[in-house]
Amino acid sequence: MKRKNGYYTIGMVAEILNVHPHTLREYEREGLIKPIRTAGNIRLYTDKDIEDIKFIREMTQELGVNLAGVDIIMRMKKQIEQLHEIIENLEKALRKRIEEEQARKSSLVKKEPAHVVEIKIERE
DNA sequence: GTTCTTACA
DNA sequence: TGTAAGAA
Repeated sequence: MKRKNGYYTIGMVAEILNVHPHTLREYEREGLIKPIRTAGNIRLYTDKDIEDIKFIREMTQELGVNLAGVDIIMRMKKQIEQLHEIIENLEKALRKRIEEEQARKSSLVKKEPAHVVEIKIERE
């Protein structure tokens, strides 16, 4: 069986991962994966879906986590990824501000002091 | 022939 | 989880 347009049918995925199509449908029913559908309601799986399914199998078979637990863990993973993005952006913004502040301070130091001129006033 | 849904052991 | 029936 070969991949078409980057998508796999449920039969292809089942063969690749050695699981029953029913199991894959069950994962979807539990909200763990969301393969897109064709106009004819046929499930189409991406490479990312396959990676997710591998992760699900690893959690359930090797660690004994049930599907509800895997669902929570996958949600947490996504949240952590989003938090990493936020932290990264904050770091960039903070570094930029610090740089600007330092540039401002150094420019003040470099300014030449104003010349003081002594003026003599002669009286009668 | 493949996939979908639903159901049952 | 595995298997099966009936429809699409």
